[in-house]
Amino acid sequence: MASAIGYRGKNRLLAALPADDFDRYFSALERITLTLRSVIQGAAQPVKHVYFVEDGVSSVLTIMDDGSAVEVGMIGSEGMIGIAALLDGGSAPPQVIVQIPGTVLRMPIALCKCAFDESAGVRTVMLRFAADMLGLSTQTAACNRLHSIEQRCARWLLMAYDRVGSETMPMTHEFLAYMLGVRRAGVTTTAQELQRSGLIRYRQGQIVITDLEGLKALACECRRLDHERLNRML
Amino acid sequence: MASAIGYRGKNRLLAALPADDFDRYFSALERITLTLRSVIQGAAQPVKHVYFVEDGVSSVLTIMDDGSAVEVGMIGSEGMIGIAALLDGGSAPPQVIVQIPGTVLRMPIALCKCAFDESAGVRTVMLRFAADMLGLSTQTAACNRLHSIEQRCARWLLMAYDRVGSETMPMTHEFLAYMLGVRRAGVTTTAQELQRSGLIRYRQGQIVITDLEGLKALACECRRLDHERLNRML
DNA sequence: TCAATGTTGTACGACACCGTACTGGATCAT
DNA sequence: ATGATCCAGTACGGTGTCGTACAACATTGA
Repeated sequence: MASAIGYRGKNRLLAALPADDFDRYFSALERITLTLRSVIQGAAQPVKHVYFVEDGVSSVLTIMDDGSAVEVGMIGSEGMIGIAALLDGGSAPPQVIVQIPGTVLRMPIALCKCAFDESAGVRTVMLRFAADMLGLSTQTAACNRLHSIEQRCARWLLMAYDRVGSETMPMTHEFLAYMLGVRRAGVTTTAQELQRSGLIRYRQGQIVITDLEGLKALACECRRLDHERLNRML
Repeated sequence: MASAIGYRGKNRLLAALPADDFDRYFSALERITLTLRSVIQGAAQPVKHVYFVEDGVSSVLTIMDDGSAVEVGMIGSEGMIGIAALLDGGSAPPQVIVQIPGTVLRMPIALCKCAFDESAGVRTVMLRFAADMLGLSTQTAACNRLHSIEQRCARWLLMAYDRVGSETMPMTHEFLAYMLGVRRAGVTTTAQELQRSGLIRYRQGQIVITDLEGLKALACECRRLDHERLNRML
């Protein structure tokens, strides 16, 4: 038999797949560059693809009738976009939006579903990620109820950092407020405090983490649990 | 071949299984009666069983280091307890606690995992439920951030009602507060308003819904979405 | 270079909810 | 029956966040 080639890129799910499964099912992957704040999934459009993130970070949002929104999940190279559709084609897809630009590998969802159905190895990897997302969203549900803007803001920055590995990220107060489900003015006030404390620096549309440890100390325990989950995906 | 018998009880997951899959894999089910407020899963103990709910309601909680807690999922006869362990044995089990007493069918998790791995029919049913729980927890994450105690309180009562089919339920203000992640005094105030409005009645440790439609009108949209998800599980 | 647009700074009254604490009534166990 | 325990009623100062609004600054495009 031909020796398996497998996947050598950055996505942890694809990397965790048995090489021969990868060769057999994932040859149709197409590399796409995602631009800042573009919407991958959402609203009315049916979901046609799943996306394996190589670089950058995307957020999963729950949006209410009045347009208010809250982030309920964050996905970097440890995961994929479209896991819900993989589990159950009938559920409405949540909105997914690009936070930090990067590249993803895209494939038709039907093909991925087929690999998922046929290969136990594929299932193991993707179900682990599904459990991960479930854990993240339950943690976020509690965090949103129990922790302050400051704590959650610090958590958000660290979660993004943990996924992208860079202290600098493109992010406005406005958009961060949208993610956290709070007022933009609330984020501005909080960001000022963080900056005064020397934990971050920011200017128009960009935030830089300058004191990682200090930020960790300020963030709620939810960030630590997220970090442990992330490590478990390696 | 012998004709399949299948399952004729109230649990919707078991009922949705192909009859021959049920006969083959689910013969070891053991009926258990759960008592009010007992803890099914949680904390340190490893999870040994999965539970298919026939009657009653259980809640999934996220608990913080300081002991504060928030409900992140609710499970009635439409579902099962232990789905996370089924998806990924490595994740820490969340706490699950009995809200409304009832009976469940229990089986060793390893056996269920085996059925899940071997039968596509079993997977379809259980993954649909997993997607359901993911949807519920993401909705709850947003709800916890965006909606008032009154709205969430009404939502909670209706979610329990939708699962158990009874207007009367054993519940103290203290415990409801624990579920919603708010003060007990806050629930008392809210419950008083609901009672004055004629939507509920309550006395020591018991709440009765007296105006279903009125309560629906008061609850946030999250309850409607939960109701639609529930219907989809039939 | 100038206007348009996007981003951040700031202010202020309103209010939902918190933390805490104490009371009285209901229920339970012996 | 009677303590002990659980549950609900109530109060009050404190505060985190809201809603809104406007101004100042940075960036972009023509």
